[in-house]
Amino acid sequence: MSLFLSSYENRIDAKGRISVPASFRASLNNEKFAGVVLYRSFTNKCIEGLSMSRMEVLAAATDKMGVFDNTLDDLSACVFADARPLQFDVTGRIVIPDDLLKHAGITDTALFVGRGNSFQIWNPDAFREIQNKSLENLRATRPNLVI
Amino acid sequence: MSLFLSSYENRIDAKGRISVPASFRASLNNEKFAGVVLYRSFTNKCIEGLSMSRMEVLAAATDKMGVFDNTLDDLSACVFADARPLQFDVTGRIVIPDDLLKHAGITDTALFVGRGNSFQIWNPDAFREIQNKSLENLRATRPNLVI
DNA sequence: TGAAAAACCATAAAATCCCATGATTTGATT
DNA sequence: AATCAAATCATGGGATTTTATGGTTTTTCA
Repeated sequence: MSLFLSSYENRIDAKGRISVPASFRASLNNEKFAGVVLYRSFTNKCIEGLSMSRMEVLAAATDKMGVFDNTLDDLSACVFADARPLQFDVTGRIVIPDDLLKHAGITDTALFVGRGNSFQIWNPDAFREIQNKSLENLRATRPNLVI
Repeated sequence: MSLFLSSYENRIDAKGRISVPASFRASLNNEKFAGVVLYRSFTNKCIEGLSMSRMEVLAAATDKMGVFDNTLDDLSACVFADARPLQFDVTGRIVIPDDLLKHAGITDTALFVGRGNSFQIWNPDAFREIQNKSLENLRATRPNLVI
């Protein structure tokens, strides 16, 4: 699997459709499911996105926890129950459900933000604001990134 | 087998019929049994749902517990004995038995909730309530969710 | 024979498919 | 390096299909 990198700002048309950036689609082009899985981030005012195969890995992991495990409930309720599988149309567009858009405060324009193995979808202005804060944090803390 | 993802709110008609969400049916469309298996959840006020083949997997898993295990009796009594195989009609509807509906507090509207390899059927309001609680739990405990 | 269940038919709204277009990028050729 | 042709991409709109849901008729079976 290739990485989701860079950011792309695209528009939502009258039917609610939006193009997934071509480079993101390229990262997914040997997936069984030709599309993405989206769900509301529970930490940020944004939408989380990943591939179906990654979702399947998560499902397999929950199986190992035991079918009747209690801690499973919270995760299932917030991830599987919330996750929307969205198939690309011929031109690589998806329709993001209204509740997801609302959660992220997105109206007519959305920013696809690469995160390596996953990506996020933001209201462009909201992301720039967060990004500035992150920059300040990094400057202040000077984290030690060990590779 | 594909995953059960997202949530769908459907109505129960005068004859007790309700549409199983198309995307759930799609997850089942290469199953031998064209339908679902339902039983009363013993952890929540809801109905548990899965495919027939997954039920077989569950049966196989109980075999590993040993034939004379006590918990096996309990499981048999509450899962296998309670399980109802329900076949789809032509348009993908099922009739959920009354005792299951009663157990979940469902009257005219039901929420199909994806859980990855299985799903649940809830009273919509009841689910939203526990989903909010789950969200709070996740935020508080910050589980190590590596997706 | 009468009630319940199953099969059949109909429909409006929503989702999806299909085709078109202008802008931009890429690539080739000189 | 410059120019032109071809491909790619984001975006737009009409046509078609799917889906959830309702009602009617037929079958089953007690």
